[in-house]
Amino acid sequence: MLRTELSRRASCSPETVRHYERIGLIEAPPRSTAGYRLYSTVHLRQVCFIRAARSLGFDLDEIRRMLVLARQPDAPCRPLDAVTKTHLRHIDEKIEQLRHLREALARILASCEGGKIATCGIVEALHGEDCQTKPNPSGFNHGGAHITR
Amino acid sequence: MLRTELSRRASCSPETVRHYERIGLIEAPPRSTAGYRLYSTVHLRQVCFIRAARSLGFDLDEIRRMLVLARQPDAPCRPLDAVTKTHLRHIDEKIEQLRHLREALARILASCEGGKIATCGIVEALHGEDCQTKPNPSGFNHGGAHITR
DNA sequence: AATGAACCCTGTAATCGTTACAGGGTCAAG
DNA sequence: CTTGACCCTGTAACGATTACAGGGTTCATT
Repeated sequence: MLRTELSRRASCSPETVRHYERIGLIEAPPRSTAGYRLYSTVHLRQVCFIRAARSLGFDLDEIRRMLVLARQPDAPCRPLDAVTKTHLRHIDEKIEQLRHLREALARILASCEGGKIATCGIVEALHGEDCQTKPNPSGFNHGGAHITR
Repeated sequence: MLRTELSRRASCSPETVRHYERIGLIEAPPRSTAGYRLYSTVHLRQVCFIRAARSLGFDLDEIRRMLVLARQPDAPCRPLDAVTKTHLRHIDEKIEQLRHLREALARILASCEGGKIATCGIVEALHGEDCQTKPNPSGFNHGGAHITR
């Protein structure tokens, strides 16, 4: 099959398929006399694998490693399991971060009372306390130009 | 103050400050005779605002709009409130997505029983069902090259 | 036979936010 | 005078994907 059909069956764009070949994630397929890429169902399975993993949030480098592992039917699948577990931990961390962030944002939002910008809690919150006019939080300027001309 | 001091007080890198100027997020400061950028505390406040908003996950385009709003003390802060609320919704959506993703991944992980790759549920799950050998999910190939030579 | 439409090829640049590099100049202290 | 820390500029890298320009090929319909 040609590139567009492969991409359609794997639910991605033709450009993405070319990209995967360019970065060596899938092998370059044979070509027709006109130079067209001729894909087999083996390629299709690989691209489907990649897309499924991408949609689960794996990055292409993780996927590259997974493909190497998945290619050997007789190898133990513990290493693949390990990659997946690590990824799951990353996702848990990301969720945790977003929760904190959500909380902070909600707090800030609550401080707005619908008045003018000048008295808005959001604006104030976003200016923080640890920057401001305090000149030199931890000494620096080790030999350098003037500080404040 | 010079760029490094500004960046240190705003907790970012000097390059980031230059970047913000380049994309017009902060105004270009006056220069010393040697061509050095000379920042005031007004710039500092702006960069702090930006960094605080970034750490809450706003993108630079949202921040650009917020800066315009925040600059007018007498304007009502409802528009700013709206931007923030929209962002909060985005975060909630992202958390929800990640939860789904986490669930899917955990299910897949559970299907691995520690045997060989050939029988591993992870590999199988990642190959999905909606690609495979089915040739033409929704008719296409409107006047084009051969489908399968 | 000619035309149009849908595909194919290539190389390159865009996106987002940030960092890094190269190849210079400036300034103060040792 | 050297060292070191900073300054300047322009440009390219990251990751994943998309977009564009400027071609060529195949097939169906006029």
